[in-house]
Amino acid sequence: MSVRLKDLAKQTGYSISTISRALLGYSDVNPATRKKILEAAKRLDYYPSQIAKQLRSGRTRTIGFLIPTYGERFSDPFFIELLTGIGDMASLMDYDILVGTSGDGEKELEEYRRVVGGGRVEGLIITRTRIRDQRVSYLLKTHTPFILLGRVLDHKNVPYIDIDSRSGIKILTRHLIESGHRRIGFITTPDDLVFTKFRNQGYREALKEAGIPYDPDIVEIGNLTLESGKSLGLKLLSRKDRPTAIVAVNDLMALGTYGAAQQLGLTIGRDVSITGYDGISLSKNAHPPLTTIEVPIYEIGKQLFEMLYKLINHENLGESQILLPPKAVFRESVGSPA
Amino acid sequence: MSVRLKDLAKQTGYSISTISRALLGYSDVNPATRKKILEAAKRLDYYPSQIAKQLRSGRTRTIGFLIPTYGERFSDPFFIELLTGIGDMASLMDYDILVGTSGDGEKELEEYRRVVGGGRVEGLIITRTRIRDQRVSYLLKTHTPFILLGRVLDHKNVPYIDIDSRSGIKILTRHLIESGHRRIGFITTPDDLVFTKFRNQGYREALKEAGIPYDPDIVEIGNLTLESGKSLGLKLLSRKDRPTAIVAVNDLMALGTYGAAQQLGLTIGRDVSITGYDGISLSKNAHPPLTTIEVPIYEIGKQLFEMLYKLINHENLGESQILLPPKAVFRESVGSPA
DNA sequence: TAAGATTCCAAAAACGTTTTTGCTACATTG
DNA sequence: CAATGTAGCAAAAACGTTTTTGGAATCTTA
Repeated sequence: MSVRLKDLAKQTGYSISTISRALLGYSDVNPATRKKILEAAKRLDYYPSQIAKQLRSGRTRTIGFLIPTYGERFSDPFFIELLTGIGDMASLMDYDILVGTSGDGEKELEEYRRVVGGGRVEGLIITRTRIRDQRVSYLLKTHTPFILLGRVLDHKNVPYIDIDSRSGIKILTRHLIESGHRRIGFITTPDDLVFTKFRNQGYREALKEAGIPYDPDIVEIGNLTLESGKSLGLKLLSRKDRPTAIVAVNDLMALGTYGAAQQLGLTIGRDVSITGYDGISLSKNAHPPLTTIEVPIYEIGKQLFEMLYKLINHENLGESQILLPPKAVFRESVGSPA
Repeated sequence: MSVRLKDLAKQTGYSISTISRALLGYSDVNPATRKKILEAAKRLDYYPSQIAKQLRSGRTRTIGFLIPTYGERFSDPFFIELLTGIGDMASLMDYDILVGTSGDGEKELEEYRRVVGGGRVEGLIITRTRIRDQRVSYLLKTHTPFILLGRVLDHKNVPYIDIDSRSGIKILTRHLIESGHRRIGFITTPDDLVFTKFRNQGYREALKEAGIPYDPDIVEIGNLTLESGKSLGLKLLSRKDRPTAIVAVNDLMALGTYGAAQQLGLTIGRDVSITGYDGISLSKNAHPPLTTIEVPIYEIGKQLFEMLYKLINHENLGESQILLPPKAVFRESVGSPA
């Protein structure tokens, strides 16, 4: 068993309360006594029980982060970068992170209830916001602090960081149009995800402004993974009237489309142009480098934690809804059509 | 404030202990009373304080997982897959995961002391084991249950799961040799990492068995990232006596080398052959697909948790040191030299 | 009907802290 | 020298559970 205040009390002959106050540096303990106590603590390798501290103080110094395994986005490097960003900042502020995986539907909510209702966390960071997001409703109802990565549509005044992905996809699509493309495919996901909805809008708006009709035949719906991007890419690029360019809703699917194009013997940037979204490190090092929107996800992770910290500790949040402008990087995956 | 047993007691008129026993399903409470209590609990949205439970029971039902940010392996998809594997199994067994980022040196140990000494976790999963690993020594000293992903060399009898990466790299190198390569470069990392040490051995042994002298000039040392792979790949492939094949110590660096080769106008699989290690989903979908060792990291994550669970709960662990045979997948990134 | 058994519930202790309160011994002051 | 102040420590309460112990009321049995 580990050593507790009680043991230090026995060792030194002082009372538990004096030990505690000595360790915490209160002024009503004799410097000589404190020294003895500190030495004993060091000698016996005393570390205070975080659990007891938490119960007593009512503070857990822990935030929650549930990985939405629902919908398959396992191997997305995006998440680990985000998590390290959050973690590095949390560590700086002496906070811990409780991570879980959350299913979907009622099971998802149950997971949140257990963690939040059970008082294990002081706040949460929520990713992959959905159009009607039960998590947000629940957290609002229970007055639990949270920050979203991505917006929601059915509640105003909830704090978030998001990238204006409507504009982002619009810029990319427009870039394709300006490069001469008229037949531009789109690989996306079901639009219960908020960011998908915005990206879909961006795609359609860019087309509309250029006077190009929206053609549902060259819009495919997948699940954000490399594999999905590849199979949908194959589908699109095998058409006899295949598009000369493809906008993918994220980098992973774009890189999947790379695989499809290469399998079909098409040269990317010449036979077919491709764009992505996220700016994962692979996008830069793909061949050819991928035109995409660069999202500084590690930095965003840090900022998400900072905002949550302020919210939890009732500090002034400043801007609580941060919509970052997209940063497009134009690379060789886009060229003019033949 | 959230509703506690006390509140249920007030509401229903029963005592706290009866409420507790009713909720826990003990037999010495009248079915009618239990029903009333359960209803009240539901109505008032009662969720037990996990903290109090933990303090009382001495069990936290939480394991620790510290991401080693030291040494840059941020955007490695490997880690998020591992974490989801651990998380999914933990969720099944009603365990939570405390995630932190850990620096290096004394700071790293301090992080472990805080979490372990503070009694926040019942056990840990340790990744990226190092030759002389202070974490292992500490955990042994404090009798904290843990499972390693990867072996350590200075302690026998510590439980781990590892892949025999010496054999793995050996198979890949031999495959290159059998394809006709004699000049085979190696991109690796400093060998304080255990797995690097084994992989280095595998490389050298394969060369030796084929009677090829080890040439330090074509062995480069980096840091497991895509960028590092690219710059070292450039270095190797720009030599006038450039190797006809390159063994990279992980997929990310191999894919970085892809970028280098492509930048130099070399065709992979023809002008230069490349192998990786890990089998991340990108390896399959790269162009050309990468010859590598496939590591079922999600499954390993699940198994790691299972082992840790048994260790914590004093169940029979069975085999406590699991060395999985490498599973090589031979793909088009390897061809015969010109 | 008296004695023992059973049913249902409440009181209290314990987990390990922090904080409030108070006490004793000594020093300071007029 | 009596009154007041202060320094240094200890006792006890509290956070919210679970579990142990026990007690009153009812039921069973001879």
